[in-house]
Amino acid sequence: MEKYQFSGIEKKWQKQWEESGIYRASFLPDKKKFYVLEMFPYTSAQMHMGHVRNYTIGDVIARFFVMNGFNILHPIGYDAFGMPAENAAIKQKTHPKDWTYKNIETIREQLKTLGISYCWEREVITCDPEYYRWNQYFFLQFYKNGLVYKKLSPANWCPACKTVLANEQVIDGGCWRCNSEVEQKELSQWFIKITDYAEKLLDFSGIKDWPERVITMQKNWIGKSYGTEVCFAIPDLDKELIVFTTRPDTLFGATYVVLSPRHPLVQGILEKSRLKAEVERFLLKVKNQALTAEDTANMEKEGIYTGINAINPVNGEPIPIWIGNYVLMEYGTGAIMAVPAHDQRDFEFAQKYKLPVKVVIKNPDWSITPEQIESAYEGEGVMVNSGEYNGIPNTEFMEIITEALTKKNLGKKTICYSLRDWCISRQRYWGTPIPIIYCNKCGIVPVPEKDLPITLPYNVRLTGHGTSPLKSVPEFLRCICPECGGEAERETDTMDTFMDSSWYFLRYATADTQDKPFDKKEVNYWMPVNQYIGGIEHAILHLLYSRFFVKVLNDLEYLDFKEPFENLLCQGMVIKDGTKMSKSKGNVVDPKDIINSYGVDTLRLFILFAAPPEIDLEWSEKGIEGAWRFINRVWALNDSVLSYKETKTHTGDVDAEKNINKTIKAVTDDITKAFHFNTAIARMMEFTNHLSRVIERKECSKKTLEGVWLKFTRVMAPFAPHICEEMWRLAGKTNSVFSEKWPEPDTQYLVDKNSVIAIQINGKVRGRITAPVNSTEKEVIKLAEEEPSISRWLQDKTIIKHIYVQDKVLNLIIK
RNA sequence: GCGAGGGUGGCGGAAUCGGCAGACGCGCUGGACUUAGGAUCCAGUGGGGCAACCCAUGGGGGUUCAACUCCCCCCCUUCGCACCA
Repeated sequence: MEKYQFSGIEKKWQKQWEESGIYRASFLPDKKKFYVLEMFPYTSAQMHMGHVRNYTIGDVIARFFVMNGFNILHPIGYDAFGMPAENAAIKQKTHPKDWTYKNIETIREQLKTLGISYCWEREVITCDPEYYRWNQYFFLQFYKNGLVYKKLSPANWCPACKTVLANEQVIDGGCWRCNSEVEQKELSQWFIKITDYAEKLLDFSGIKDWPERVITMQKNWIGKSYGTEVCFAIPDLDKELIVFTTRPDTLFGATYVVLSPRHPLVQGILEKSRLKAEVERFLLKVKNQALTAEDTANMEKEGIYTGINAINPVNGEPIPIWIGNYVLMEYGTGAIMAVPAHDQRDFEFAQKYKLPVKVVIKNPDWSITPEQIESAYEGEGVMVNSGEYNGIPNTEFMEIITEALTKKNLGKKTICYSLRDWCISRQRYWGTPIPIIYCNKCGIVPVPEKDLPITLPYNVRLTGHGTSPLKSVPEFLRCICPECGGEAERETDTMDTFMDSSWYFLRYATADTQDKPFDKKEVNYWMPVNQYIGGIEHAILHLLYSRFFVKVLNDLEYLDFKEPFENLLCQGMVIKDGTKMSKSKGNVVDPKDIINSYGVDTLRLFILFAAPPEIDLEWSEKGIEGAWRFINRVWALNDSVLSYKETKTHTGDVDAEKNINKTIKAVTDDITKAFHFNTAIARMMEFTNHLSRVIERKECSKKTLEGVWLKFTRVMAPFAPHICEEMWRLAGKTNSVFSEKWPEPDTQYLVDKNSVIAIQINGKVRGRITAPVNSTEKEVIKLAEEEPSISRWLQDKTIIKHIYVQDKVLNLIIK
């Protein structure tokens, strides 16, 4: 027999599907919908097996739900803005726009060869002004509602290139291009107040099924902690210092306080300090210590005494004020009280700088003399050295002291989040221009909505030097103030690309809407996304920003729902050479070669069969042959079914029916319970193995065989759509297999007459018997005793106990 | 360091609730067909043993008639967070 000629067949159906528009989504308010979405591709990326995996998973789900009668939305688009386009442009002397659109062409072609069931009419391209104008629109809505503000914030700055660097462009503290030492420069940047939504974002009750670890990561990222703000007086300055602590019970043990180098009181302290020169030297030294996570991790804790003291509000004792490079201005109040006896970090710092240690919670195993302490005691105990409060358990004391401070107006209960506001300013060209105008007379003026979109000028010189490239484009920069009509300048920063991806799933719902970002009615119908599929690497930022966006738009009454993604499937990465497959790692495997030699259906089966979706997959082409053989076996079987000549014995009919119905049930369960496509495919393989034998032995009636095969064709269709469509038509059908209903298992074939029961002797399997289903314990024991492999064990022994699990196992305990 | 996941044949991976460990596939071995086989089909395939059997789910202990599955200790590994006061 000829091999399966995939190439012509796959192309034929791709063309036919596209022409007949079977994937076009339409708004049908009375029909139950299902929105399947895979995270859209970044246009700088090169298609690789990671993408193939992602989109294939989505496609199986979409096709499965179509066949289950849902109105499907399964869109695709491109995450098209961002730094790589700009870097490529500088390097290759092209324009980011040309480069991006060229890439989109390529990706689109590649996606089409994969035969995914996308509704292409809804394609979204984020660098299209028709898309990003709504970024600007939302920015203005957020602005109007007090959710946008501007503040000074440090950025990585290369003094040689005179440009801002992203964290990944800082290598060992140096600029990636010229290697100069990177500085921290304070820039005025735009922020969105995501912190206002910290509480709402901690509420996951609107989410149905997300991986637990993603929720945990988001919770940790938001980082809610309960604590107390305590007020320390600074008599020399006649000012007060507020510190945040989660351990107010240790307040009597505070032996110094530490300020962040960027704390607002530092300036005032310097002026009064007799150690001014030294402190200034220290500040200069720590100023450029990088802010990247990597560097902070390895950073040595350092500090300096300012020469000024603060007063501990509980006992009036003066304690020294220090400045430390490890105290973050962004968290709490930017100042801490240090309790070396009960905080390991403080303990180490105190040891280093010979600062006093004072024990205030009794460790039952230790003496309370500080000299004998080798590490901080962070556990529970009763208060000591705490004046009138001695003897109280510290857990109770937390409340007591906080109340006492509150009464004296020296402190209060408070909640801190580690979540920071979202900085959306990027000193880059290839992004959405921020719709703000600076007027000498009127100050900061938001662009009126009617003037949107503010489009990116095409003519720009990208050098990689200097600040925002848009500053050097006069026709963009110069504008008229919408308030006073005078000359003004535009904001030249562009938006973070997370802005683009925070709402693209809403745009898909009504992609052709002209006068507004989306149609409320249609968005409310399609949303939320029923099944979102993407990599775990977006567990925090993208998913959190999207949730935030939807919550704000819900508050502003644009939407009637509160969560964007009902169910989330985080598929594992495709690994090669020990690292995630990506263009930047240079380890991508282009699906093209495999498609050319084996076809798309084989590739799909192969990648789905290799592992369950959530597991990381080490790339290996071993096994592709297995998928290819399976496709060919199916093709050969189809031929055998069509040319089958019936004989008079139909003894295999029931068996064939049982097999297909059990397969239907198993595959349905595998898909709906956990998207375990690997086991679903294994079931289908078992089915074909069985059916080959049936056909070979001619045990089946033609009618049964054909019926069984048609059911199988439908079950396999979501996994291998092209070959199944072909087989469906070869069977004489005129409609698409995807307009057919997913088969339901016929329950009469799911139950067996007999079951095989394992017989254990003292817990070890010694034999098996076949007994009618639902046999009684007695009957099973009798059969077991008659079974030679079992009776051998029973000679000269007594059964002292037996355990019978219906239709599964009988355990005989003998002596 | 903290938090979460994972460790099963030569390999990828199966195993609803504690109930027959290794489904399915790759690879390998043998055979058939063939001028040929890197195609296809059939059989075998966790390790040891001629066999009866014994040993096996990272290691050690425990609970149980019964443990990959539950409990305790340890080792390894992946991911996330990392001075969050």
